[in-house]
Amino acid sequence: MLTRRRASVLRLIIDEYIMTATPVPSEALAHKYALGVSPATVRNDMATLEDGGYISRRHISGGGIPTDQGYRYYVESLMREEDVPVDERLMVSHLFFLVERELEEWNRLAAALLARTLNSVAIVSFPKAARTRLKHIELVALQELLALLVVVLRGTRLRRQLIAFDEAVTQDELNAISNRLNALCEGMTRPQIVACADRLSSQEGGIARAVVQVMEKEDALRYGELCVEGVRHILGQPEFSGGEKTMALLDLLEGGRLVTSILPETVAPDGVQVIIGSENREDAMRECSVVLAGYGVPDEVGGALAVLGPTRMPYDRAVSRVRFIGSLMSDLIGQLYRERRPG
Amino acid sequence: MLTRRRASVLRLIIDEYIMTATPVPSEALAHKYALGVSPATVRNDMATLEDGGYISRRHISGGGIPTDQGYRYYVESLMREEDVPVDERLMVSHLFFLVERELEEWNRLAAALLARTLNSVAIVSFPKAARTRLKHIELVALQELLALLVVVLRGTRLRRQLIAFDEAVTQDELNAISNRLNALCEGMTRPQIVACADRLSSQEGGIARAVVQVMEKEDALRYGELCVEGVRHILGQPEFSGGEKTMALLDLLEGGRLVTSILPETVAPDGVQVIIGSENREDAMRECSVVLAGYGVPDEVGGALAVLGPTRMPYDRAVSRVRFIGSLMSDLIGQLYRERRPG
DNA sequence: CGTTAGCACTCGGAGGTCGAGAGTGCTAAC
DNA sequence: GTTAGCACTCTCGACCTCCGAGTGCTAACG
Repeated sequence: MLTRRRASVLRLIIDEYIMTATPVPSEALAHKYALGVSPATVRNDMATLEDGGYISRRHISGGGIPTDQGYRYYVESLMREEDVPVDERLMVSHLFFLVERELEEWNRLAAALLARTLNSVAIVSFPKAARTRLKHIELVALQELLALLVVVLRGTRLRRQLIAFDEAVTQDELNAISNRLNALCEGMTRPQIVACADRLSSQEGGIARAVVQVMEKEDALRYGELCVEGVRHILGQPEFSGGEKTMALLDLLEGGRLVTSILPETVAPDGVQVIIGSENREDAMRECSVVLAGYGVPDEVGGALAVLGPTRMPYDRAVSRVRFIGSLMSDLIGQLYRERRPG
Repeated sequence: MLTRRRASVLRLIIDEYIMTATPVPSEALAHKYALGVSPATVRNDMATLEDGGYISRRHISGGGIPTDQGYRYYVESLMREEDVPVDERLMVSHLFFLVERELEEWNRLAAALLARTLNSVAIVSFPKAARTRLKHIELVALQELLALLVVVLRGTRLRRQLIAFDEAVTQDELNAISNRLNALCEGMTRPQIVACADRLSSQEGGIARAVVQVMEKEDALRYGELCVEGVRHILGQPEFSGGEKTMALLDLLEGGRLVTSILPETVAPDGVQVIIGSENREDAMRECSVVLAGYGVPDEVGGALAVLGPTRMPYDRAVSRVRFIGSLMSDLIGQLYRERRPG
């Protein structure tokens, strides 16, 4: 446990380092902020902090740099989560209101907002249902032997797939098939549809199997499709101005390995998690921190949103923004999911 | 017009520079390739090329570097488009075959393949119909006052939108509405539906207007959604290892300004275009080249695919790959669009 | 006239030195 | 526990020098 003043010193070092990205000297602290003590005292405190592993120095006569442990302590004990200013709240709510009808836009908006306000990379996953349930199917004739299968899953997820037939079918026939399947399978989970498929004609059974395939693919994913925004920002950060590390990071961000390497196994909705530097699984992320939260309706549907930046990240702002936008998304999704269950 | 040997020298300089990214000295050329003349002669030729504006030198005693004009001459007159090797053709065709049923995957695959084989950024637009025509609509009840409108446009494009009602509606009522609208409006363009909407009940008219809105948004776009892949590769290029230029470029790539700033107004299907360095509209692209082609069915549906790299780009490989994958995509799309018109 | 050999010249970049300045650790006093 | 003073360390930028690559020029040759 740190004394009150040492904690302040650590906090100031972190605040200062986050702003300037340069090692923080003792004198700047004693001078700039009214600590009421002399630089020498601050130096002593800094020596203690260094012994405790909260800060390090690049060279003997360089200022203090927070370590991952220092940031961790800051996030746990020192940081006061910044309130999202009213005008920002209003602005964001308004923007979401504008795209309320456009499901695709929610995530893009969330990602764009996070990326811009925090000058970082933002990753937002499309919502994904815990148990995929069929909502509706639709068959559209394209050619004599080719049709488009549109599958609407619970929670408004949409999938499409081409279906080839052995013999010509008309749109009327397709309508008949889809009506029958809809009547039979609405609200069913994958295993239920599989069981059901046995009792169908071969043609209908074929469609049902295609539907099951679509749902299978959906179930296999841990997260919905990801929306990544703001990659340009990390290049602006001095620690990533170029070189190996940056390449490795971009590899991660682009290669679709995000899910396996950055996002955790599961995300609890509404709790904001912070992963700092070396706490990350990937080597390439060792100088990055991730602030993430889940959103959605527990046990029903959910997704994750995350902000990725250098460890030198304004955690107070990041946490509050991620929390805010996460709860906004939860509300939006919640509206869709409380379907026909008044209350 | 260049003499035969000078053209060869230019070609060799470009080939060499593309490989090594370092200025090409006269001796390397005379020595490495069997030109049959002495370095001094090559030097004279290089002086002529420099006067003609085909190459430049970074400093007085540095080797030759191709200019944009040099690359242009190379692309027009010197380059032999590399044949895509048989095994690569097979591999690519096979990969497309694997995702034939998954419309979303076509573009992603195309972009991923281009990016990987050419070590560049690849941009592929989703196909977009020249004239948006309604294919089918679908209404799915979500809550008492909320429904999901699914719009299938000609060419298998899918859009969705939330619809709020003033009073409760059942799924049966929604089915009735969608059946009526489908019967009435299938295959119609936007103005036709607008005209049609007057003759409808207020409820049906509301849905029709929503459909029109969706189509409007679709018509407003010049290209379909873009799929960008391989951004990491440009960071690997020595000319973009970091700094201002790279930031500016990433800004362009991410900001959705691709369409306005990189892709041209229109793309003719099947013709491969090359835009070199300063020929680009954007300043940030002054050290980049773009190789692009259209794909699709003329006057029906189309999109574009492009490869973006440093001006020091293997044009011969890029042009052939873009052409190859473009024609593959055209074939795939063509199959969908020859709907119910045998022949 | 095109080509070649020889040679002096130029220029960039690596490596080294130097000095200034920042910021510390230590010590001794309060 | 806090403070002042001071010597010490280390980085960083400026400056320099030198090396060598690669050229341009000139003069000779077929």
